[in-house]
Amino acid sequence: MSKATIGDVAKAAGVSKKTVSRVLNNEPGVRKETRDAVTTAIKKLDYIPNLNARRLRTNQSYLIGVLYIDYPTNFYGSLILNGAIKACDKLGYDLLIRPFASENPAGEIATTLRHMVERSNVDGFIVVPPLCEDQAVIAALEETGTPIVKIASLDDTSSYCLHSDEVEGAQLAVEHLINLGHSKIGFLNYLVGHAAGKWRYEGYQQALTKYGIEENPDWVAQFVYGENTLEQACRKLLCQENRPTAIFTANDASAAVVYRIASQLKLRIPYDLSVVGFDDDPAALNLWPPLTTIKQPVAELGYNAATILIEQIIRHQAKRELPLSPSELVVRNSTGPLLE
Amino acid sequence: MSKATIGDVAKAAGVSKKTVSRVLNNEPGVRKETRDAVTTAIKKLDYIPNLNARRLRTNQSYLIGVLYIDYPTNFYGSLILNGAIKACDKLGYDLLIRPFASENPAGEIATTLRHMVERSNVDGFIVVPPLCEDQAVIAALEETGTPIVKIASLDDTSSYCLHSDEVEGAQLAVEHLINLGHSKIGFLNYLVGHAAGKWRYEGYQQALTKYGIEENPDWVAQFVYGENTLEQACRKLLCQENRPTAIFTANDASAAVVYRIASQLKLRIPYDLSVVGFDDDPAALNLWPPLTTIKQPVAELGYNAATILIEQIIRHQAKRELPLSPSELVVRNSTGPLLE
DNA sequence: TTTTGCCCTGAATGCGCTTACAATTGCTCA
DNA sequence: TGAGCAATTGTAAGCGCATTCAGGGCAAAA
Repeated sequence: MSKATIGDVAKAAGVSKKTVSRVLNNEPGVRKETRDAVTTAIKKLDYIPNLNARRLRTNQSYLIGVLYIDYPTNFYGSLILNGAIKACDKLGYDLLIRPFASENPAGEIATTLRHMVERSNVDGFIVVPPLCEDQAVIAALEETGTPIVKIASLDDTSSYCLHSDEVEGAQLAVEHLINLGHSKIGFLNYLVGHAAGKWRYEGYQQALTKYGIEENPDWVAQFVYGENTLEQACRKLLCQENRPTAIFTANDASAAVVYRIASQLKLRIPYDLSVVGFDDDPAALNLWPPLTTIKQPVAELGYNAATILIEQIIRHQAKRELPLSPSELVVRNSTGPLLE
Repeated sequence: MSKATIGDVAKAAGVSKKTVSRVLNNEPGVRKETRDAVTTAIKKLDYIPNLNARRLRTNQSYLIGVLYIDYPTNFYGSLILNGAIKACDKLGYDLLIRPFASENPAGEIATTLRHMVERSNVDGFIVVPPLCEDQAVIAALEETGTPIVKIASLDDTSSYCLHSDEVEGAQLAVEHLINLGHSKIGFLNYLVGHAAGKWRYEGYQQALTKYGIEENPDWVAQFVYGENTLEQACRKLLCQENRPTAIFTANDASAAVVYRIASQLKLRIPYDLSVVGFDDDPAALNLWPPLTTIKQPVAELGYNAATILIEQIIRHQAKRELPLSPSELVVRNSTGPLLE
């Protein structure tokens, strides 16, 4: 029964409404005894502040929008969501999600965003890749004047950006292969245009450099357009005379294609070919043998994004360090020692 | 600039605030000319009603909660979401999502739900399977007195329930196999406990009956506990002397296991074994050969659920028929004619 | 004692909207 | 022509909160 109002609490505690309000909002200038009396009254009456009244008065919605492209199975986005929800719960906010179909024209997206700001009064946005690389969307967003936090974006000039250490993650993957004895290591990148693709390629290169292995352009394939080019890229890597003995793919979805092509070429994983993916995508759970991959703290990223958006950008509170777990190598059965 | 208030519009149109309000809310009793004048003024001033003021005044939040279990890759839930969002856009509502981890105790869920009702003032809930079969959750939900719509639930006694024609979908799948010449058709059900599992099994049986084929209990495997029992069930089907020549699985995830076991047993799909899945799960896109499966109008279900919840249950408007597309057979390459 | 200043508290106001209810208009019909 | 009624429009109040500003209390300084 959330029927009690702030006035009832005030009466029960023998103070004014304003004092109750001060206690509720953790404002200073209330004696401890007074504060305790108010707290007791709140508990006794089961009082819950009326969010809608507060919304009207403060002209805030206590709502955060999350924008993402709704790929058939966007586990990345849903992890971000889970983390962001946890943060919102803690800070008294709610989440308004807004998935866009990948073929949505930027103009339509802009209209929707304006709508979210003007009608739902969203206080801020979290933008998930690859949407955060879309200049038109970001421009539309900035035009609304609403604070935003981008996740894993290359362009961190105009707004707050968060990302995990993708370079390190990729290094981890490649070093794992090197430690198994591989030196002919291929790279299959399907994320060109994403910040992630760039960073993961960097990690690949840095790992090679670290161990004094020279990058062989024949073993690197990066493609963008259409599904079948991914397959072609994969064939290019595997059908050459001097083929790599191990392949690092920029995401688990590409690893699935590697599995398929390898099987067609009668290459057994991991005996003839080791494969490391990236993302720890649950969709890869169907793969056999189970895929060795890199797992990132995506939910934490969502948590941090929401926290920073609310605490620092909306409420202008002091910055504080938010922890972020390192990327992690998940060794399963798709990688094995180099056999001679 | 959503700075204009209802008073500004009233002044511009030369009427009272109340009349503007009437126009906004589509209330009767306004002459057409007056209505037009108001509409014009609204357009001219770029007026957008302040949702928070309306919320306070009407004691509604215009927020719908969507509850679902957050499996690693819950494409079903996200399709529901997409449909529901579309409906909400149309009706002026917003969606508050609430994914639960599958291991969440019902008590915690109940607390969260109460919180959603008391703090966020959610006007209604959409409950996605398998959460809608959880008695404790439904009880907690009903205790809050908030309207709910369940999707694909067996228990439609206490609240509104929606579902697609799962029985027909399953029939479609099995008939497809029969038409290809198969009569030794296995059924692998991993959804026991879900309404879906029950219905899909019914469809399997009805299709067999329709073509005068007797059900062979050795070819039916239904399991619930733990991952490996699924594998065992699958082995049971495929390792027997007189094994089925085709298998219908109650979802695409199980089909992936069939693929794996078949490959281990050197059974080639579709030559030695035809496989039909159910759901058109995008995670199955990795499977090779591409999986023949049943596609259901899940997004429509979400759309209808939100529409019914808002129009009929919350606003008590008159019922109207909402269209729902039939289930659809998607033929790909995992099914082929019976070879002798 | 009075004064100064600070900390704490309270009364009054209004955010923008909807809702009862009151008032007006326009029309019909005797 | 004016009563009578329905259709249309207006008025005033207040939803529950935060905010402004004025006031009361108390300690240290004069």
